[in-house]
Amino acid sequence: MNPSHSGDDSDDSDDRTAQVDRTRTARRPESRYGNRPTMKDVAARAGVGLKTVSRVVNAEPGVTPETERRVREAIAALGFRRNDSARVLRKGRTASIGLVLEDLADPFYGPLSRAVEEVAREHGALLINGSSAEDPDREQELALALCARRVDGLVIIPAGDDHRYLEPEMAAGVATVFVDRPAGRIDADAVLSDSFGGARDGVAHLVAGGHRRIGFIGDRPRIHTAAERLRGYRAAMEDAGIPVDERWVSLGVTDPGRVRRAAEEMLSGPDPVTAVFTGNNRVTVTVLRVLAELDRPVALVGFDDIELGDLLRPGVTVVAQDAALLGRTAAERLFRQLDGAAAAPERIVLPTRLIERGSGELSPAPAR
Amino acid sequence: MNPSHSGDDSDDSDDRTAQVDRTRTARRPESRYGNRPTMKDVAARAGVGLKTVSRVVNAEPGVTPETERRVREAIAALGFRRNDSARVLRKGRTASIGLVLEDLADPFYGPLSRAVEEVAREHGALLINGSSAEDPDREQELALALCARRVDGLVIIPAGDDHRYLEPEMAAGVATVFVDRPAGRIDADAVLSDSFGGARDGVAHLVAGGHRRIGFIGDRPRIHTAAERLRGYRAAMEDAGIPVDERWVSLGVTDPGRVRRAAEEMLSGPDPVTAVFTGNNRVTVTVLRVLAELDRPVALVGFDDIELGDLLRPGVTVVAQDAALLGRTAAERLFRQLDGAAAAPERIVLPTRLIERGSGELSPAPAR
DNA sequence: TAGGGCCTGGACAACGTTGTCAGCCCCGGG
DNA sequence: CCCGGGGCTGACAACGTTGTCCAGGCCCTA
Repeated sequence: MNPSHSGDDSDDSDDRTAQVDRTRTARRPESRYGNRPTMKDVAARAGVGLKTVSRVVNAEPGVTPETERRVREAIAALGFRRNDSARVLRKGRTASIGLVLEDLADPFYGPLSRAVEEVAREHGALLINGSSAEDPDREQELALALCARRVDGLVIIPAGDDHRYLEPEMAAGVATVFVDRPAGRIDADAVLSDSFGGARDGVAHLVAGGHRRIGFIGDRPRIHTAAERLRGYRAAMEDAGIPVDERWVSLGVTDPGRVRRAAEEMLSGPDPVTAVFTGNNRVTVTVLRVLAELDRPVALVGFDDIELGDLLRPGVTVVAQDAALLGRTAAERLFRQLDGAAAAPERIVLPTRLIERGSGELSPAPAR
Repeated sequence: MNPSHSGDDSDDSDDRTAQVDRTRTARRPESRYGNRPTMKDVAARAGVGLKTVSRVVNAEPGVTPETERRVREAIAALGFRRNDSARVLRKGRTASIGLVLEDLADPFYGPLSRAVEEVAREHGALLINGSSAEDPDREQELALALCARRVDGLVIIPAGDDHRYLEPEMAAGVATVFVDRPAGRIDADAVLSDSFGGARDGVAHLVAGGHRRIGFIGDRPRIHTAAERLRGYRAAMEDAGIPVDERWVSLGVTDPGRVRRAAEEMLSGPDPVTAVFTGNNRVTVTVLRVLAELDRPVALVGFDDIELGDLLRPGVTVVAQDAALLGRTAAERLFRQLDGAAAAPERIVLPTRLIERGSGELSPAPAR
């Protein structure tokens, strides 16, 4: 009667195991799931076989309405809920995918994660999320932990540049798609934004506005997107026939304090830059703060859109990438892999969009 | 030799199971995990017992260095990775917690989720994330799916107001903490921001600035925080002896279009409001856009901080809540429950902070 | 040299579910 | 009356791991 039988289950209706010496058997480790009822319990209570309960729970055909009613009644009375851990073990698919990203708190990754989740949901899967904090070791630790959980697939925004550690996993059938940055030293699907083209367009836009001394502040070039954006900057400058003064270029700074110093540096001195191209949303925000304190207008184009960018005066001109589309594309590709439609690894590049709002259209200060 | 043996495992070194008639046995469902090696495979290859492999993998004592070396070698050669699904089934703890929130793409929830993840990580747990999209059914579906996965605990930002569906789960030992909004119709831990006090302070701030006609735009009062903030608004008005004209109050609008219309409405007519209090970050952003198009200054205080709020002119005065602290507090409470230090359900209320940046300090337009 | 303890390793039974297969019952047809 | 067949059911063996317990082998002491 008592749903939460605590000690030995020397209950009735258990005549099969009665002959087994239960005292020698393994004791329950700690408290388990608080002794949740199992299908066996439900079966006993409903007076049916274990498998019949399974059939009801999984809506398999071949159960009399009357039997089904009894089973459902027992399920409700006991508060039974199927243990998906056991189900997973038996079936081999976990119906969950992992997402390793850099920092969920970054406004760029929120929408991306949400998009991945939405696609997962469409496929009946749950999403396990982990932040690498831009630390390659942590990325690996996370990704492998997810593999140990036997997620069906992984969406990874890489922090490191060597992903050979994933080779055994991928060979074993873990679908894998990289987003935002490509995989390092392995061949894998990747969904990227056109960092190079976007940055080139953004810088070209500044050039077209009459600027020649243009600064670039970006992340460590070890990060693929950062390197590509830098390359785009250089390409645009070269296209315009402007030799780059290396004092205009600041790389690898990422925390607000150092970005601020870098910006202030290239904005002071005898020949300050008249425009700045910023390599990602965090840098853009910091530079905006620096520019706000300045008494002269300095043009700015940033990579990544930023919220409220349209409300600032001037509005912030950006090279926008669609984080949600990035996530959605990657997740869809992942599930295509899982559905067996596995083509050769591919690199999908999504276009960026230049949004003119004012800050990128400021003219350079009159010469001298 | 070949790590990925594909067909039947009629390999060598499998003399124990050789006597079993494998033809009658269940066929492998589909492809499983792409036939990953198991501890048994490792044991066979290393020439040791199954349990010895387990001991090595779990760093249990009682294995000779030499034996351990052989086992590790076999693990590396086979590309073995422990199947945590099976482990979970056996051990009863999944070392994962679930987080049900409204929308990961909302800048308020990103940091919250990250904070929860960080605490989970400190406790060696992974985080499974789900967005309810503010739909009670979806919240329930998600929460129960997580329970079926046997997450050790749940952090829930409720969308619905009846959580009795969780009672069996909680009784069965699923640790549960509600965040941002309290649970409905059950007794459970909750970590909240002081919505009432924050809103009252914010509105009082406007009153102190000389405003009397103050608008309030908030979410559906069915949502606890929205109701509390409305209550704070009314309390502040009453404290100031200002009777509230119901045309100043707009509830339940949440999409930008309708917020815009509501704002425009209370800002037009013969006796427009001179100040607006907005009930959450999304409303604030929309109202900011409306105010930007206006030719006269209107004071604004918003609940929730918004990024770049300091860079707008005027800066946006807000009642800020600490999303990360909210998440961290909730997660810590969750793990305290899991550690058995389960006190009676408690409601923890975190203070809010009024940040003056200009928009809330604008004077009302000179009368008439 | 015998006895007792420690160390190492392995057999075995769980954990809770699902796939397979073999019964049982009942019906209809020969 | 018997047999075949079709619904329903339930027994049973996996899935891959860990807890328990026992069997040796070794070393140390008496």
